[in-house]
Amino acid sequence: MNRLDASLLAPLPPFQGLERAQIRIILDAATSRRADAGQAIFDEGSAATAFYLLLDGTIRVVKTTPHGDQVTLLHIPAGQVFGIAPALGHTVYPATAIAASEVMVLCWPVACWPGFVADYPGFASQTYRTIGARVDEKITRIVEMSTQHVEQRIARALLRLINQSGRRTPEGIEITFPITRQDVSEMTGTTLHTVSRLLSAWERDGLVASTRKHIVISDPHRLVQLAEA
Amino acid sequence: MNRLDASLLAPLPPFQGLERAQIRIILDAATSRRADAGQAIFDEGSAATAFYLLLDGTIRVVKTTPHGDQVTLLHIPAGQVFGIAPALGHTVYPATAIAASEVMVLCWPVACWPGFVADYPGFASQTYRTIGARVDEKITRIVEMSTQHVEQRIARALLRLINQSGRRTPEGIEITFPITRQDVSEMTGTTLHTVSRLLSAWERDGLVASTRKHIVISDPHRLVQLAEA
DNA sequence: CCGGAACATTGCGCCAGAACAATGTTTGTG
DNA sequence: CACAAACATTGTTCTGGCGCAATGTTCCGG
Repeated sequence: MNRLDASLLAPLPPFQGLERAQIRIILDAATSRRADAGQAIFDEGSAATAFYLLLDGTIRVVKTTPHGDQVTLLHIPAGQVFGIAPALGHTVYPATAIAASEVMVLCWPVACWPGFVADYPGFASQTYRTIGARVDEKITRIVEMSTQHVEQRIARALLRLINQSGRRTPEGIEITFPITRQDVSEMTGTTLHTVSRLLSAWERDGLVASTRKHIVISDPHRLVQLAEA
Repeated sequence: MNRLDASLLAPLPPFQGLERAQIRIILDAATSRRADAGQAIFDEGSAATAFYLLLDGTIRVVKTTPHGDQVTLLHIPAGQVFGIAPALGHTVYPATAIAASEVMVLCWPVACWPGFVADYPGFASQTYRTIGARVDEKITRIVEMSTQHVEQRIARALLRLINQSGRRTPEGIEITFPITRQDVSEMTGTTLHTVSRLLSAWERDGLVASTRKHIVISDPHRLVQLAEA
């Protein structure tokens, strides 16, 4: 295992304000792991034996129904913790974490959790803040699905993605990881057909530009208007 | 303010295993409050200055969209904490808590939170366990809305209600608080019309029996089958 | 450079469930 | 007890978006 640099962790909210030595200890307790796009980091229903930090790439959190339908619950951008089921009293992961792009993660055994919470002020509060943000997002999802039409839901899903993992380019704001129509449909509770039709229409209107597994929002402002209609 | 009995708190998960004296201190820090059905305990967007425990009755947590649509996020049965926004780093309540029936609540200023977490082992872990259960429920909601038809969603919503706040009667399992068709529609992202039609049909088939603001599940087993279809 | 797999587009028919609308029933209040 | 407000039922119409199906496009491995 290669030695990790302390500067990786120091700027991240859960570890801010910690001594160099403390970060060293945290890093030494961690295992690092690389994964290709499509690989699972952990699976729904398996014992929650570890918690994770995403160093690079994007994670997609997915749940599969008994009938085989997949639903995407959220996307996690680099720098955030994930798989923190133990923090909420879970003994198994409630969903599957899949690498949406090539990723690099750090991983600690759950046994480390109580110590982190006790020894590092801010670790617990920042982690629970992250959970709070994710709860908010789930609430938003529920409200949107209850009250809005697919067009608005898809628009909002894209806007959420570029807010979280968007990169400014001359052509607009691009989504920084590979994403298919199918993926978007699993995020919005629709079908890939409907997503494809809508993206085509938006492309004709100059709102977005997309190629295979790649979406750029050319006109975020008009997309916001659409989302609010 | 009337003196509260320590035996109210002692059996509840967050306060289990505490000394009589500790519970006394906790109770003395609390304010108690009664509210009639329909009254709000706290409002979405207002400063999160307190957290609550529901002693008796049922709380409905709802969110209202800018366009005026209401969505019910969850129901809270007696014995559970709620309004625990501070635990997730929120400074305002993300939703409104409304008394679904006549309720009795205890209420502590947020300033008490850090002390409770520090002084009473199990308080934090049990509270986060509750949050975990609610997150699970939200995840379930999202998955259901993405993959299932209204009939199944409404069936599941009713089953969830009787699991959480059901009372066995000779006629079946009844929902222990007043609930309208409109309420059910706000829980499932449909319209009261659709709910009314479905309940009528189920009543004809002997699955449920309902009167104004009151629903009894006569045949839970068949309702489960319906939910899984 | 070829062939297959993965991803994307587009047309068409259909139906679940929303929207609209009218009417009935229960309950609480003065 | 009468009246209004809240809650519920039921019929009819209409449409968003899903299911199905066929075809096109891009990518990768051999």
